[in-house]
Amino acid sequence: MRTTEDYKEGAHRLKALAHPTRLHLLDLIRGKRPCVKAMEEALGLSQPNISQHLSLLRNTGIVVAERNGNQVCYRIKDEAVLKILDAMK
Amino acid sequence: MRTTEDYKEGAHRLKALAHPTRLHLLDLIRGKRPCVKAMEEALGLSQPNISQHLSLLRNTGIVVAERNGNQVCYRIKDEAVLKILDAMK
DNA sequence: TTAGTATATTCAGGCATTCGAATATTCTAA
DNA sequence: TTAGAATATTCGAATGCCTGAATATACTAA
Repeated sequence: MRTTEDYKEGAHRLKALAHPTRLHLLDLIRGKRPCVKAMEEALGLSQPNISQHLSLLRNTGIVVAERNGNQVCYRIKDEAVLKILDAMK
Repeated sequence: MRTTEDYKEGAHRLKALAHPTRLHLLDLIRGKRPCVKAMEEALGLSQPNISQHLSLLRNTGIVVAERNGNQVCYRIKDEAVLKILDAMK
């Protein structure tokens, strides 16, 4: 039996995943460990928009950023979300 | 490689799960096949609020309702969401 | 039919998300 | 130190989500 707090936290994590752009970003990130520019080109969206979504994923603890000189690369931090991503078909 | 439409659809499904009340309801529904009254008492929320969340789960194709005389019982329709629920620890 | 129980829907206000536009920051190279 | 590339942040408008309140519907029992 789960507690109310569990459900709140689970919902919070799911909400962070529940956007087409973020799902796409996570697919890219889990494969390579791309920098923002690469993701921007892959998705064809504006740089600020990509950065906003990455910021949300960072703040939820799902990914982490690593600066390499001029650019910033992302990788999965919370490996548990991979299970969720795999679970959805 | 997934298509944009895949991501949109996946996000839509995740969004339907991404609420503490709905996660709790789904836990109840997957166990027994409770009627609304039972869920209302289990969660301690108002009947209209419960019905609203159930309505959303119905419209997303995640659960189905079955009327038994006076009352309406729910069960899981989209078995795939069980994998997602299990995946989140 | 009427009363009562169980469930669903609608509506309105408040709060959260999303995106584009503008701007800020951080680094490299010259 | 200045210019330029890469990334991040902030702001405002539009849209969407959530809830309570009120009401509607469906069924049962008398």
